[in-house]
Amino acid sequence: MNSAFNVVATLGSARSGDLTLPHGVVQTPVFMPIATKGAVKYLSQEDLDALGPEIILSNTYHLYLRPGVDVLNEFGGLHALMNWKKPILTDSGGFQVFSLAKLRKLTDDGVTFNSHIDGREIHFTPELSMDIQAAIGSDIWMAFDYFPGYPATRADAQRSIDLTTAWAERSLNRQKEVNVTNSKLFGIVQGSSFKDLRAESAQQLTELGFDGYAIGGLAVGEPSEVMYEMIEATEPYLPSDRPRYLMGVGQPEQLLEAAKRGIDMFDCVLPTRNARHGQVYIHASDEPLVPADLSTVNYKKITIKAAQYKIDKQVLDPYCDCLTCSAGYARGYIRHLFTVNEALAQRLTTIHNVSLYLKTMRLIRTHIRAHNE
RNA sequence: GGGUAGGUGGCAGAGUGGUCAAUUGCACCUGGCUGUAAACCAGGCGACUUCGGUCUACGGGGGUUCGAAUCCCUCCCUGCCCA
Repeated sequence: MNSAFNVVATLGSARSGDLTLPHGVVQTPVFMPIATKGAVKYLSQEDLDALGPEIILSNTYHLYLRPGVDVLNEFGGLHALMNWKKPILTDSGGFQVFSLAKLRKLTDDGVTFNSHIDGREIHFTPELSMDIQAAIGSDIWMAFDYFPGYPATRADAQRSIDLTTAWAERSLNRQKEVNVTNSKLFGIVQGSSFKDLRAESAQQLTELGFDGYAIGGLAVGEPSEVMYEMIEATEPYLPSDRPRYLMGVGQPEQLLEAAKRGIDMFDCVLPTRNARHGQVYIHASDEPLVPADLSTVNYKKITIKAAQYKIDKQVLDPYCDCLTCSAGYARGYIRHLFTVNEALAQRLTTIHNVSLYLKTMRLIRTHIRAHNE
């Protein structure tokens, strides 16, 4: 019997595996660029093809508002709508319970939002989230969870895992009814900064049985060390033959540190959002971006909008081979594009940042796999 | 030549006796963004400073007043109208 996820190599606690999904096999550890509303902001499908992400992430809540289930059904899902052939993971909308907190009412049944688009009232439940993800036709669905925000009291954290477990079970039940595309469903561990609650949450979800397990509610303001501790507190309770996904993380070194603690999947807005805001991740030197011993990520972050780059003729990142850098775009030119508010600025930096993130993960993966051969 | 409106920080443009080193916007500078309500947000933006202040500033010069960007005189400059 073939498992969807096969670990093919390990290096310490780090693993590399093959995750088989309806739209292809994804090698882990993997970084998923974010296409919340069905597009990686500023990138065309051609740009994405050149960058070569193995899987992208989209958002159930946002796609539900627009284009809506009718349009998704009409097209036969998000893959067809986007003209994207490879796997897609969809977040359940659970995080919007947090990020749109001012517009919501929370009950055991679910969450009532006022749409951030037009203000109309929307009642979001685990069942609705599954139904929408079915219409989207994503490869990986996320259970509808509840993240209480940070910091959270122990009572808040306890409520978050209680609610999350209850909603996870409802997500699972509904998914079984509406999943006709062999999509996978991941549960989401909560528990804030409480190790025992993290462990408890992981055990409850594992008992329910998911295709993969996400760790949510981290990288939300707590120190990195706390985040690593929470990963370490959770990881032993997750089945080793299922992928682990650290949601929303993070800075390059956080990806590395988490991968070294057994995390297989990541997503984060930082490379794309920072690119749009003029912050660029570049190689710190001509040393390898990630050395074979996985000791560090050799990068630095620069503010390309800064005056110091006004007449800088250097390529954005001299040690990078992405579309932007190999084409030879100078720092001074990209700064100029930001100054005059030309969209090309955001496109060039987004291509570069996503490229560096993907390269970071590819190197981590390669090093883990090389170690076992 | 006559009349009239006006000259404020890089620009535009408020203020019209004290709470004005001077609202606001743009530009400029420096940061921050971690399951994307984000081409966004925050801070700075006369000089010096022991961070308490000190000095120089609202076209130039002079005056009134305890006190002037604000009132008066004069000069310079600009827009508009009439000749």
